[in-house]
Amino acid sequence: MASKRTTIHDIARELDITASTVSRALKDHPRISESTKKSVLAMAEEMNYQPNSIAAALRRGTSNLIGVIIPTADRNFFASVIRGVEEVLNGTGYNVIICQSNDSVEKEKSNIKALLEAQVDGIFASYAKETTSFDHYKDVVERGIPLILFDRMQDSFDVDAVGVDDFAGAFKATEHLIEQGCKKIVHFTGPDNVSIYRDRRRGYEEALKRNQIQVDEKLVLTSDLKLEAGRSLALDITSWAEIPDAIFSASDYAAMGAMEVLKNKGFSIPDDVAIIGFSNESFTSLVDPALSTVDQHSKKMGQFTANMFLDRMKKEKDSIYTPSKTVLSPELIIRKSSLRNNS
Amino acid sequence: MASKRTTIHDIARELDITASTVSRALKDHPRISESTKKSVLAMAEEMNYQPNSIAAALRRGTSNLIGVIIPTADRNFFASVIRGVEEVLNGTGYNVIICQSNDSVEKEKSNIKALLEAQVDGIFASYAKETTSFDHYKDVVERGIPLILFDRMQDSFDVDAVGVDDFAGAFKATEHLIEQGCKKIVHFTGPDNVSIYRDRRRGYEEALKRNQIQVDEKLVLTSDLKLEAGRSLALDITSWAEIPDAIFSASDYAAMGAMEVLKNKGFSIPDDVAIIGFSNESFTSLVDPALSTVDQHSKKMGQFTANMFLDRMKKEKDSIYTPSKTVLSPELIIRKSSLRNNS
DNA sequence: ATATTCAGTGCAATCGATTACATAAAATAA
DNA sequence: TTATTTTATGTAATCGATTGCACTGAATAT
Repeated sequence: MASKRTTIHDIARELDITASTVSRALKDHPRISESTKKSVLAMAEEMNYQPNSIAAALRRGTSNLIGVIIPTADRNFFASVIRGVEEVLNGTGYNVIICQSNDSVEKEKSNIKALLEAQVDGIFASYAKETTSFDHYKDVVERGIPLILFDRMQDSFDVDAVGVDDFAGAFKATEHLIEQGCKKIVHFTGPDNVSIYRDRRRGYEEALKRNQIQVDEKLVLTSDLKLEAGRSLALDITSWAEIPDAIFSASDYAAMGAMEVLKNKGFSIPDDVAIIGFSNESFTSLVDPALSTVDQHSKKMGQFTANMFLDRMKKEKDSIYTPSKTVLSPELIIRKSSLRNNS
Repeated sequence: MASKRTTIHDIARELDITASTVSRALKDHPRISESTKKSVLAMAEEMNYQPNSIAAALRRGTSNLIGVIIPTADRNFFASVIRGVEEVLNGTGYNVIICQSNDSVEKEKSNIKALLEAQVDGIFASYAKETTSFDHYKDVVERGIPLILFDRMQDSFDVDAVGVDDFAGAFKATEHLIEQGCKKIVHFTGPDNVSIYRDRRRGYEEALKRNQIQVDEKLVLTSDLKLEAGRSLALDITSWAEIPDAIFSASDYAAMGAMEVLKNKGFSIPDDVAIIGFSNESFTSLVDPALSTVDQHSKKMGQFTANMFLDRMKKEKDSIYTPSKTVLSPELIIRKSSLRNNS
């Protein structure tokens, strides 16, 4: 069955030339005569030749593989980043290996190990929520493998990164709620070690301050921001003496869970409680009322990441490399869940 | 910067032994003395040794890479299949390369080419909607690379496959609608060359027949089943003389689009029109009314696929390989969009 | 005491493609 | 015509890990 794969040596033998000539002919080397190229190409076709990129990778020391580490693939945001990455890399000869960390540091470490063993030419990563130490990432950099962090940024070591301006996004969202007449705005936030949540919180607080609204620690609720967390936080809220008039959630999922519970409890969205999420997950436009949210240009983020890598590959040789950070400006998407009639 | 990577030769030189001994020590070969293993391991650690799996792959002829081809990563179903695959493969030493075909045959072909060049040990694929000829897949099989198709099945060539019983799922869904008192049930179907859509349609028709309901060709509407298609089909429907009392859509997205339009047009869901989708996308439980659907055990499908591959790897040597097909039984998930009060 | 087994390593080929460095033949220059 | 350049190809080393075979010295058997 599994007929031995054809190699350049097989082609060479058949044409009575050497493997090096075949190799060059296949790569369209200028020093190879047209006639030889013709016959090599023809024979390759005839023998159903498939290059062994592993052999080439070993020799050249470059695998043409890019490792991408994401917390989970079943989030629209990450899937979309990957689309962006693939669009750019498509046709450049690079292939993408995707690893999921499930937001676990251990899994993240083993992903990195696997990618390094696979000799990837670069790693794009959005680190796990659990991650607090970046030693395993520093390791990548020290090995000379280009590393680009996306989405979640950090300051503890200097590295290429692409993210959105979470501060600005949160600021816009909060200010929008204030414009709608909301005064008591709850904020759902995530683990403190994740920069995006810190930044969103800062944006939220800054918007309040700028509008002369007292920042109240008790209105900032921390959770894992999943659907279920949103539900239980909302349930808590319904037992408060004074119900807040808005929720700005750092995640669409938590916003969704909260909306579900509040609706069931008889609150009107947005008139009793206006809600706005973050990420523009695909379901946000489908639910009723449609959920306002902040779009992070996920696809564009993927494209930027990939382009940053390609740029670096070009420069690598001559210039000294300096890490750079790119920050995309997020877009506020206003839908029914935060649009009040009265305002 | 990029300090040369440590190889087994470096370790060998350091310990004044040969690379072969190092290699064996690292692989815990029984013929290597405990003391040598100890020192090799220690030195590997000290020198920050990272195995080069590309070199090993070339020598052994096996890359420990699995290629997975999916139409798109930003569909819950496929993301979930991948989770299942990874869960099983996790710890077996296999890594997963994910390629997206965007439902295009050309992209699918180039994906396969890239995976073959990367010397993957196996390919799991859900073929593109566009795909009608399977020559590029046959090619994979002829090269002796294990190929397992998942989700979308076909009969034109015999190959390992894991899918759900689309017929049964559709049958259950349709029968449920009939039980709810629906008589005029529209079916949204997809391209005829995709087996899952054919099977779902057969299930739909069979359920009607068994319940003495005339099958009406005009009630079967073909589209690409995207959100937008659902919207425009629903718009069409609202202009019909007699509005149907139910829609069974082969896709949650189209069902969602239709629900949106019908709600806006003032129809009550489910009392005027009951709706049921297919796939249990994550948004289905979030919308209002929650969308009934058919769950395809996506994660389990991924697990089955991966296990089928592992099994085959074990057997490969001795026995002759016979393709097998596994069919999972889908689960009907009844939510508000199809639950009538009157029944 | 000699023969046999075995534990522990080393030697060298190998996987397939690439590439620096020859080399031979043809073309051009002097 | 001889020298020089150019064209087209061959030679052989290389990437790093693996592995069949060979080898040495020690342990065990006869």
